[in-house]
Amino acid sequence: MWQAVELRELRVFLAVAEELHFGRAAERLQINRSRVSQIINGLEAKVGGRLFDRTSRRVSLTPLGERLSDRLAQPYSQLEREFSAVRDLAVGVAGTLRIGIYARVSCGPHWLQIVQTFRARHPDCAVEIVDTKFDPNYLDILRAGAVDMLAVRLPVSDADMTVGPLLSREARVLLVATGDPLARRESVCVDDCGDRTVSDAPALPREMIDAWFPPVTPSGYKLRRMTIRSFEDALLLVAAGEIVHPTVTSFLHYYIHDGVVAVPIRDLPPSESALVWLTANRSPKIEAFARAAADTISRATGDRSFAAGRATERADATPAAA
Amino acid sequence: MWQAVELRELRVFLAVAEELHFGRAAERLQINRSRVSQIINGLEAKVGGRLFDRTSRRVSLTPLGERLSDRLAQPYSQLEREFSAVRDLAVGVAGTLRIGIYARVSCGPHWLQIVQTFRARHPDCAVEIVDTKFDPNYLDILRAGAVDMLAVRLPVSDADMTVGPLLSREARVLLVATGDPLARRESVCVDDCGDRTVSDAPALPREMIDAWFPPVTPSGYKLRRMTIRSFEDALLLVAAGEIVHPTVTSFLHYYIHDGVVAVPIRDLPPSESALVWLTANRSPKIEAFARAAADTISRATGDRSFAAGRATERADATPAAA
DNA sequence: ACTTCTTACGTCATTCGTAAACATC
DNA sequence: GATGTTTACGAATGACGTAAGAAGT
Repeated sequence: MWQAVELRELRVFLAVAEELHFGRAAERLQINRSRVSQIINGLEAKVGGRLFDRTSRRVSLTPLGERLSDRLAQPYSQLEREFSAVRDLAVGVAGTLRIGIYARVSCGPHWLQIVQTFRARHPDCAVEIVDTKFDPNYLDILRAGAVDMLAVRLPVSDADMTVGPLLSREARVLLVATGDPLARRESVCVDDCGDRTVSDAPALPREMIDAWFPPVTPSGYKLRRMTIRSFEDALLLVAAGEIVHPTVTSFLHYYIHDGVVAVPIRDLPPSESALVWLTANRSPKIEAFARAAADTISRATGDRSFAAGRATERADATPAAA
Repeated sequence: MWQAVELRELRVFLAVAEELHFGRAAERLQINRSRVSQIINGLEAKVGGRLFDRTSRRVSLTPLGERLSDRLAQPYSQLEREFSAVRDLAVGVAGTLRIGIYARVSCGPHWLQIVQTFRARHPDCAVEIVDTKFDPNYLDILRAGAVDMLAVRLPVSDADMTVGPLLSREARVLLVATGDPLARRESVCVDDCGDRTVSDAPALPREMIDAWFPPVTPSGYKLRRMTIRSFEDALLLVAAGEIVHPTVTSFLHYYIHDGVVAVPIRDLPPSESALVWLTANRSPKIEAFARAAADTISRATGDRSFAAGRATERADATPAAA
């Protein structure tokens, strides 16, 4: 009989048919360029005709390839969908997954995309997003079981917690009033805040606050601090020139306020946020969401070490061993 | 990410789900029993749960397996259908395939099934069945291009012809009148016809007639022969006691007549019929039909050497080399 | 000259069949 | 003990990546 088709070939074929570019398809499929070429050649041999007209400069579908891609795309995706639905069923990705977000910025720039990816992959599993309050024991909502995962700013060093995929890694900025002399600077350093009042979040664990902004400047100034009650509150005070507010670049994507300018802080390392969960609570649902996050971010940024690195290290490695 | 499913696994899974028997599934898929076991185990690992409840005595689908098979069967078969349709398009299995049949008996017992298999596999290719006439140069309709293939009794030794898959191999019988003393025999031999008139087909090549029934008996009798004009004609003459008619066992499945009895002939080898085509005319259409025949017959008889043997030897081996 | 697809080739993982073990009736 | 599934293991096939080649702009 003929040689049977395999899904591997269809995956590659459909990817190339979409991208019309062997290199991009290879990248998307996380395989080698030459492999794409080989697989397409093999598929063409099985079909018995060319599927792509290609020079080294341009790739296009032949009528045959067009037809194949038209007719195959739907049953193929149905097959994958049904299969992953059954896998979810077997493995327990259903019901509701509750995710706490500590602050909008800690969700990172791809949050929406991550949630959409998860929803598409696991239609039987609802996602519930819960805003959490400032709380020195903010991780307790995980321990109490009020949420399954938490999007939170690092560092998190509690021994009973697993730190999953990174959600963001952002440069630090200082929000200052437009009229502030610092507003005209290219960048500032922590010492520049020595004679100003710095915002202070209420009721957060010391560890996190100190990592966020040092309590004492490099030159030894002990900073004055003012507790804020909300980010809107902070913005008002900044605009009024009463405080400066250290944050990350994307902050101003979510909160808009006149009279406030962001100036890069050059002597603070980038700040990271990540998904965190109670190690003891590890479940297929949690793993699936962590995977969706890692995949989405690595695809969006093209950088694998960024998101997948930490996620696979800690979250994915263990189930394989079990 | 997870490990990707492959069609190989789905094929095996669906086969086992239908048969509910690893051994039969293996047979149907032409693979080893243990391979079925391994593949199912692998698939279960990928799914994350058992798909079959199985003891060494009984195999049944788990609810999970049931759902998987329900949901997957349709898109899977659609995938295969679309793919083979495109393959046909590429390779040229479309239009009309004309097949001549020399006599109903030479089509063999699975003819209908063969044609149905071909039609199912190649819906875009029409099949036209043509009855051919007795003719000493009966292969000329192939040479003239009036038909693409011919179902005909062997031997065929013309150098420009390819003998494809066998359609039948049947024991020889002699049709005699009910009243004939031979009718009461368990079996007869050629010599028993020495004092009778034997039917003779009109205008057939000597080679074929002699292979069909020897012109001279083993003991040296030269047989009297009477030319018949049709099989119905022959049956009438047999019933009337005027001739005896050598044929094959299945003859009486197609032609029914009172007063005629079939008695096995013990000293003639089984007679074979096969598909034949002009070697120079080899085409995807012809190959596809030959394959449909070989597959159908090997499946129906369970005997691979019977049909596939000769077909693959001659018809399938060459395209691979080309 | 540069980008992009293809071919050649070596390495490694998977697949497959044989044979023996194991389980169930 | 017969029937049927699983495990162990060695051989062969096929998958994959690297690096060099070819072809087009």
